[in-house]
Parts: sequence; C-alpha cells; structure tokens
Amino acid sequence: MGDTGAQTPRERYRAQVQAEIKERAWEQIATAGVPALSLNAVAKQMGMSGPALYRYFAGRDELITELVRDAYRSLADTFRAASDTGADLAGLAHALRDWALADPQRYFLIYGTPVPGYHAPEDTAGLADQIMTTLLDACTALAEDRPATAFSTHLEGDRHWAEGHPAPPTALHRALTFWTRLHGVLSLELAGHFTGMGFDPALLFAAELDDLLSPRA
Amino acid sequence: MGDTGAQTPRERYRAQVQAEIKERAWEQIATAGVPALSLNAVAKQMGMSGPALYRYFAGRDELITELVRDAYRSLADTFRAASDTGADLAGLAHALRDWALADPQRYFLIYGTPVPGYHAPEDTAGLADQIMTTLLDACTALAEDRPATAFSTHLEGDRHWAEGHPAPPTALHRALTFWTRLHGVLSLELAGHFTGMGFDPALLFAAELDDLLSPRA
DNA sequence: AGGTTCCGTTAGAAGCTATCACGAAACCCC
DNA sequence: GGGGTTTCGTGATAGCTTCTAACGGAACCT
Repeated sequence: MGDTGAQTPRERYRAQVQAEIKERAWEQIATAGVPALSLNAVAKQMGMSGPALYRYFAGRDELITELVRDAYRSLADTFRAASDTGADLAGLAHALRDWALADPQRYFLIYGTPVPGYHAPEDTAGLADQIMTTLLDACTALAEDRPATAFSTHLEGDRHWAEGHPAPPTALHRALTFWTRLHGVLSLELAGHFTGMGFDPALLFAAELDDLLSPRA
Repeated sequence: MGDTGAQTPRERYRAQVQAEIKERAWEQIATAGVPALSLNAVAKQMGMSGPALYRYFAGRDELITELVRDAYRSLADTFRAASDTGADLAGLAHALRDWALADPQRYFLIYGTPVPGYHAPEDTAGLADQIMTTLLDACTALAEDRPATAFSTHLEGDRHWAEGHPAPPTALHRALTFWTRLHGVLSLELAGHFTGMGFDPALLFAAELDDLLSPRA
C-alpha cells in the first residue's frame, strides 16, 4: 500500500507491525462493529500482551482514526481508479456500491453514525474533497445542460465547495443528489432495513441511478 | 407516556424509576452517543449505586433495546399525528426532518450504523410497518397515476410489504424513494458531512422533496 | 565493542458490565 | 395494626476494558 520503501530495518518492522495491527482491527470491526474493537483482543491475537500496542498507536481512538483515514483513502482510490479507466457516473455508482458491499462496516466508518464529540482529522477533508472532485468531474463530463434549480442558484452564492472546482452549480447539484440518493439506498440496505420486504435492493439502487441519469425537465 | 394507570404503588414507583433511567440514558446518548452510555454513570447521576439498575433492566443491551423501541414509537406517533392532522407527503417530510433534528442520536438509533450481531426485537417491526403504512397512505392519497417503472413491476412479485397494504406498486416505489432520498440527505446532514461546504442543508432537503412531489415522466 | 534507542513485558490504577449475598424497607394480607 | 413476603438498594467480587509506569533485554548505529 503505502511507501514502505528504503528505510531502516527498524522502520520496516514498525510499519509491518502497524499494518498487522490494523488488519486485525479491520477483522474485528467487520465481524462485530466498531464498538467491539478491543486493543487487548488485537494484541492477544498477535501473540503479544496488551500494552505493547501503545508503542504503535497512542490509544484506541488514534487507531480508529487511522482506520477512518484508510477507509477514506480506499474509497478515494477506488473512485479515482474507476474514473481513470473511463467510468462515467453509472460506473462510479457501481464502484461505490461494490466498495460498500465488500465491507459494510468500512462504509459505516465513514458515513455511519457520528460520535458527537469526535471530529475527523484534517487530512480526511482532503480525501473527501478528492472523492467529491472525481464525482464533480463525472458530472461536468456529461455536459448536458440542466435547468437551474432553486437549489443550484443557492449554490451560486459562496462556492467554497471542493476547493473551487470549476463546475457549474447545476453539476454540483447533481453531484450532491448523486451522493445523497445513493447513500440513502446503500446505507438502509447495509443496515438491513430492507430485509423481509421482499424486493431486491440492487434493483432499487439501479432505479435511483437511472433516475439520476435520465435527462428531464 | 405509556399507561401508568391504576396500579399498585410498587408498580407506580417502578415505572417511574424506569422512566428516569431512560431519561438519563437519553441525555447521555444525546451528548456523547450510544457507545458512551454507561449504566454506572446513569446510576450515579440518580444517586444510587451501579448494580441497582439491574433491578429495572437486565443489562445495558436491554436498556438500549428499550430506547430503540421508544425511538420507533416516537417516530411512528409523530407520523401518525401528522397524518391525522391532514398532512400530505410534504407534511410528513417536514415532520420527519423536525423529528430528526430534535435529537439526531435518536434518529441514528433507528437508522444509524447497525451492530452486526444485534437484531431489533420483534415488535419494532410492527412500528416500522406502521411508519411505512402512513407513508404508503400518503402516497396513494396522491392518486396521481405514475407510469410503471422497471422497479415497480419488480415490486409486483411477492408483495409482502407492509402487511399487504392495498397500494399500487408505483405508490410503494414512491414511498421507498421518499424514504431513501430523505434519509440520504438527513443522515449526511446530521452526521456533519455538509459542514464547510457552504450551502444550507434545509434547501437541499427541500429540493429533494420538490423532486419527489413533482409529477413527471 | 559501547552506548543509545526502541521494544515488549509485568504491575497497577481506574473504569465498565454483571452477579451474588445480605440487610432493610415497603407492601399485602389477615 | 402486626407478620410474612416481596422487592429494593447496598457492598463485595469477578472479569473485562483502556491506559500509565517502570523495568529488562534486544536490536541498532557509530
């Protein structure tokens, strides 16, 4: 993943242990959710005693923060990769869905219930911007003149979204609805709110995507 | 709230203490989220010692389950009250938004990140059905013929949604998009994902609602 | 090889959930 | 109103957690 390049053997080892800690943490989160993440359990699983992990992470919160960072990076990379291979909005949508289904708890780590006190670190904002930028690029690439909505004119005001991306407000409006609608379907699906209702969530997702792509008044 | 009617004084007292426990629990959840809910802290806040609470709730999980139940009941009542006072889809949307903004953590308790192991108790399904029913009623009350979509024909199949509600599949499709789209905007807003983007989430919500209500091909 | 830096350990404090056994208070019934 | 029963709240205890601190030893760099 990261640059594990030419370093001292100490740094190599350190990075390797850090990576294994995060891997075990991901396993625990995937199977039992964030609240069940236990540093002690991770340590024991790696064959060492609890406090040893504090050499690598200042505490549980910093480990989780690092996992949040990785999740953001993973989604940003997935989006960028899809975009680089010529994916349009539909391609991004499917990339998003696949990424979310691959590890629901990773999705919720970014878009799930926030902890009131906690604030994401600074650099995640950069990743979020990167995600939004590729989404905006795909929206402007459509270059299909959409009529200005009441909301898009509102967006005209102070446009400090996405570092001043050169997209028309209508494109930003579309990007936002793309985000919120797909998140609406995805999060409810991943949370299991559709189970027992007797329909295929994938088709609802597809229906929302179709509506997003359909040109209309 | 519930029927605290003619009971023995013991049951009166018991119900009162249970209510206060839940109130303190709600305060903790509202300010620090579910993971910070501590039975010990609740007990100390009420002037009694930790294990006393186990006379009223079997454990932390049962208390949370009860809070989930209350949250469902509260939303179902809010929806029913709005519907009874003649609210249409827009009215339900605003009722939902007000209810969510009044206590974001209560909203997330229902629609937030699920704990992989945990499964909501049986009777919450009934409340969820009740919510869906009022939503479906409002959708069918529109009685505006929408063209059958690919998804609505898919819904035609096994229709065991909402206890066999007598609504056309197009109405159910609309109800589902109502749910997913508004949840998409609301959850991202409540989670703070729009902060710093320089637009008013209420207007995005309104835009989505407008799109939901606009009759179109 | 010597000196420093880093790693992992054990011990311990403070917090939590949850169980148990006990005393005491409140209730119900006669 | 007194006696028996039920219920409540307590302190003690076990086991878990995060996290700090002090110590021994290994690995590294010069």
